[in-house]
Amino acid sequence: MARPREFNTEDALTAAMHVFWEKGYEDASLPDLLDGMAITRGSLYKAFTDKRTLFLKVMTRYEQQAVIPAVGLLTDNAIPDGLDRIEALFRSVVRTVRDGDTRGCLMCTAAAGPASEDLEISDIVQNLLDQMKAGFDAALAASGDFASVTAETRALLSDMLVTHYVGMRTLTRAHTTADQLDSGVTAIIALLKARA
Amino acid sequence: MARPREFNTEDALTAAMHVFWEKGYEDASLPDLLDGMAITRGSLYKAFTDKRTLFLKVMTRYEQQAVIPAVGLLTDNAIPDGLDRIEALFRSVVRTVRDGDTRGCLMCTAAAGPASEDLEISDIVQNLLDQMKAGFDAALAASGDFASVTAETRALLSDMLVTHYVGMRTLTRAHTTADQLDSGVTAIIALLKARA
DNA sequence: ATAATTCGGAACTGATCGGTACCAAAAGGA
DNA sequence: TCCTTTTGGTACCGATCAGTTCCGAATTAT
Repeated sequence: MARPREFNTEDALTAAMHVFWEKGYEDASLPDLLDGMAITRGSLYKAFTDKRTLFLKVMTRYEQQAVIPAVGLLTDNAIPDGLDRIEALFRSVVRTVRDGDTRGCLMCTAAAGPASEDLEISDIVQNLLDQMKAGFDAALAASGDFASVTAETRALLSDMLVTHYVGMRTLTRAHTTADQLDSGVTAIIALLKARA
Repeated sequence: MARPREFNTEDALTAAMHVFWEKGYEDASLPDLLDGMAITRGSLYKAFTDKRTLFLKVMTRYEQQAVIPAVGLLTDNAIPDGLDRIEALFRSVVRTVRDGDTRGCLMCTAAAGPASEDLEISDIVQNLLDQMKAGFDAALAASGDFASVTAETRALLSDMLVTHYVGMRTLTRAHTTADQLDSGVTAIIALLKARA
């Protein structure tokens, strides 16, 4: 039919995700995105409609690349005790920071900024957070220490763990040290283990 | 000598604080600030140098108006047990959300946004977070349940509580319901009490 | 080869940003 | 009363924003 696209749409979307991840929705300018994606203005608008639509697509990409793996870790039977899965997730977040990645979490940054007033965006954020909560819930259910606990209690604890997760990710952007984040993880895991 | 200022500097600073609190540093435009402060461009630059300087002054105002009272609550001997003080602080945050205030925390929003890359701003944020941490630490020390605990353990728990606080404030902006935040509070307080 | 089609690239639009220059009005000191 | 000083207000500045338009170049189908 006609001239084929010179760039790979999926790769460009991934590149856009990293730009949004680092800068946040509003602070990522078109030049930032075009530079990161290595395409031009015309190509971006042809392929992704506009900046907001691009961001919506990027969020589903983030879901696949970050949220689903995290939930996967929380539900991974290779780690028999669910509490160990939770600790593994939190420690991996700390490790990310220690390796120099201070970007935090794309959805948490979007949640804090003006983008949170966009209903469609905030709905997606809520959905991703709900997935995280379900993951924590599943992990708790798979923990010997919490097997006998009621579903309501597990729900309370899941909300607490989501809050802790978001707090870590937000503090990451504030240049809080990995050591401080690690301390918080140590404390919350110890509390959960002591509870049994 | 000459014509006196027609507006009250302190009131204007407080008004600016509320604008920044709601919109965040970058998303609060000059027109937003001028409107909220009820002064004109010329007056603002005469009195506060520029937007960034205004924000720095606003942060010390926020410290006086929000952080110090919060730390005050955590160290208030009128509530004999420190754990009850921590719960009171967290519940008051939930109540704020339930009353319709979804602005969260000025320093947490600044921490998540691009302002976090401004070293002077992020240093102030860190300082305020450290004050919160010290408050939590003091509250734990004043709790019968944790009186016998080592200072190191208390430090770990304080980091955890700061993280939880920041998480709550961030989730607030993401339109998380007051009920969900309350669940997290119930869980973390229960865990702390059960530990004893 | 040629026609059809869609690409990449750049120039451009209107709006908004933070910040500055300038001015008339107002108030105090002499 | 007159002069000095600082105010509040407005017009303006260059830069940047997201988004549009247009055109030559490239590629496929015929």
